[in-house]
Amino acid sequence: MEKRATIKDVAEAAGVGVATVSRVLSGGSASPRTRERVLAVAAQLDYRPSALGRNLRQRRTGGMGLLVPDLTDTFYGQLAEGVLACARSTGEPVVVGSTGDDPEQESELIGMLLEQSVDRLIAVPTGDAETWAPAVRAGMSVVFADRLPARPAEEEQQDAVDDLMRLDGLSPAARTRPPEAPSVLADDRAGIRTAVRYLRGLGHRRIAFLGGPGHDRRVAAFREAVGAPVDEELVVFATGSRDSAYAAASGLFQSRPDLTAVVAGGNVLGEAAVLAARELDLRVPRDVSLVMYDDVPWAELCSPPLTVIAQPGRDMGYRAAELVLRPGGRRPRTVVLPTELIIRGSCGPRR
Amino acid sequence: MEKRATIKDVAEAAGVGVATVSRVLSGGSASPRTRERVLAVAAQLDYRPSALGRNLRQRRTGGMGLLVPDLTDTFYGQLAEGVLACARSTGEPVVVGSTGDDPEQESELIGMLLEQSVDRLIAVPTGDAETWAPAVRAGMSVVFADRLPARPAEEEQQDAVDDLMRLDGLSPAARTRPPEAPSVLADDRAGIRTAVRYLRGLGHRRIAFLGGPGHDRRVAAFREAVGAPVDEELVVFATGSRDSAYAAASGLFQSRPDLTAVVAGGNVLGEAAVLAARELDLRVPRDVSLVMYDDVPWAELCSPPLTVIAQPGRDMGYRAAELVLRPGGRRPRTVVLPTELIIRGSCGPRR
DNA sequence: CACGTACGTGGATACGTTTTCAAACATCTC
DNA sequence: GAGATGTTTGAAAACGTATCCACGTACGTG
Repeated sequence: MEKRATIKDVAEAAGVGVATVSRVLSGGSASPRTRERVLAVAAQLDYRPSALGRNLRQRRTGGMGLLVPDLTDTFYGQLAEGVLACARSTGEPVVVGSTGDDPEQESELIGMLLEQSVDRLIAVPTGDAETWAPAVRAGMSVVFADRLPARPAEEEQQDAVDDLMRLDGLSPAARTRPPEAPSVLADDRAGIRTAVRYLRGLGHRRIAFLGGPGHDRRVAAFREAVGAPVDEELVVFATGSRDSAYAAASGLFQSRPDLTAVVAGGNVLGEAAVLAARELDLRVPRDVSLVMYDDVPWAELCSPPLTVIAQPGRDMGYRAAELVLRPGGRRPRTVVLPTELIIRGSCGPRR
Repeated sequence: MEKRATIKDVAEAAGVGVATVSRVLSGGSASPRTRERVLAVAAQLDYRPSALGRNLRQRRTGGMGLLVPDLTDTFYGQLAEGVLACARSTGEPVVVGSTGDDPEQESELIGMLLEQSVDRLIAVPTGDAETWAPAVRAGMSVVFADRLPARPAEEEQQDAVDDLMRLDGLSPAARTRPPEAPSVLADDRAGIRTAVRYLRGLGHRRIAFLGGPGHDRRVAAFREAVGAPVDEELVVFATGSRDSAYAAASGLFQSRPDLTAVVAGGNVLGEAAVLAARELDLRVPRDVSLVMYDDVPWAELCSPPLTVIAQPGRDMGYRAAELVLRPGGRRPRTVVLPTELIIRGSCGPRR
């Protein structure tokens, strides 16, 4: 267990100053002669610059943070793989945290990242804008993936007020919005719409939506696609846990035996729906049709194989990592990736 | 975007020296009077000690590294969740890398962690002892999870030589072994044995094993449980990828239509087996019985639901993290966690 | 040849913290 | 009251790096 060589050792061995070594190694200018010598000595001493010194000097930690709700959820696993792949290509470390879809844990993890001076973060947010205030205040550059943070309640109210004023022909007072962060999202709206149309095409009229945390945009798309009036009993929510998802699915099937199709807002919801349906002796797709958000390897294993709305989890992670590494254009860019309805066997005509 | 307060700011504001502030905040001794003052000022300034300074001073990064083959594999997702849960409770960062079951990538990631001065690592190893030499040489304290690194080829040879000497009544020369690292493993041997016995009890005689990278111990257990002579055509291997797993499974079924049962060494192998069987019109369990290593949520979704050998992925991660955080006893501890055969519907009597 | 410009180089400094060390002070004992 | 003992305190020195700045040298131009 020998201790590592420092830049000073290299400088002495090469007969140059530390500044020169630093420059050579970080691509600065230097005469070919000295550059060669430094490189040779560095290689011979097996010198690797210490991230500690560099980080302190630049007052920032390299690499990035990654916050996801749950690595057990295959979709977030894919997302994480994408991020890690991009980070690996640049040799940068990524600090991962799992929030469990709990704003409080998310907040603590943000604090931890701040303490580490990690100033680039890609996150699947759970808390609202207020939770994220400390991060933006510290100048973190964050990219949201898969979802956007919910807007705080008072802002929703203010929006309502604005709407009223507009109705009266007044122009609402300008307010400072929190700076929008760049984000990488799937085209939830199109995905959900396609799925709902598909189900309607099969004759379904009473279609339910099974949502989880962060599925607001999907729910909104569902409402829009179904069209008013929406049967509110048919849209139910679960928290992040598998138990809660099962309870929600089971409750839905029991309270509304008349529904003929359900779209699950995520893969753990889909899993729960399959389980609950089986438990209640509902056959898929004979008794109930099912389409699930997220394509995951096991969707094909179910019988019947699940019809899904696929979103490119890995790509989303990769793009998000790219975005956070290269600040890109002037104003925050938000990337929307396409979804695809993959028709397998879990949907049938209305019985 | 104000800049953060430093320990110096706190010291000045509280009218004490920086050393005192440092002591108070890290639990050192101080008079109640000054302690209170410092704490108050720190809170008021919203001071958070920077990990950068501390890390450099102590020449080590807090927290730990985590290296897994693939976060898309649900089992490793569970493992990672366990590690993250433990780390979260202590507020420490964890740097995650995905090796893709490729020793070269693993090696690079180890290098990256070394550069970051991360000196605690929990890993599902892919490379052999040689790959891990740099880590131990640098004094990293590493805990292996799920598997142990393969021993380098020359050592296997040396072992063979030793065996011969023993046969001749000679005692082999003492050699220096690399220091064994602590590890957290599942009781593969018992799990596999139980599964094989279960299958034999159902009348199966031609049982195949579908293995992946790092499944050496499981294969060995399989050989032992099946008993000599082992039909070598019935044990096949895939690399880490899903494609390779599918190819292996499909090839196995086609080359040996006479097999009646398969034990898959991991969940992606199990997935591949189900897929391949379906593609070849083999019914489970009528035509072929299947037991899969790893219990994953979707095992229950298959039809029939998969009989599995469950290993506590999350616990393994948590224990590994504990082990790496508290160096525990004198000599390296290796923890073996129990497995459980969960009988569902994918095994039937021999046709 | 004198001058200006460009470039290569190394010394010094700062980044924010922990830890050592000795000084200052309070308390106790005889 | 003097000495011994213990406690609290702050100045200073690291930790390894990147960057500023000033110095020297070489070169091109007039």
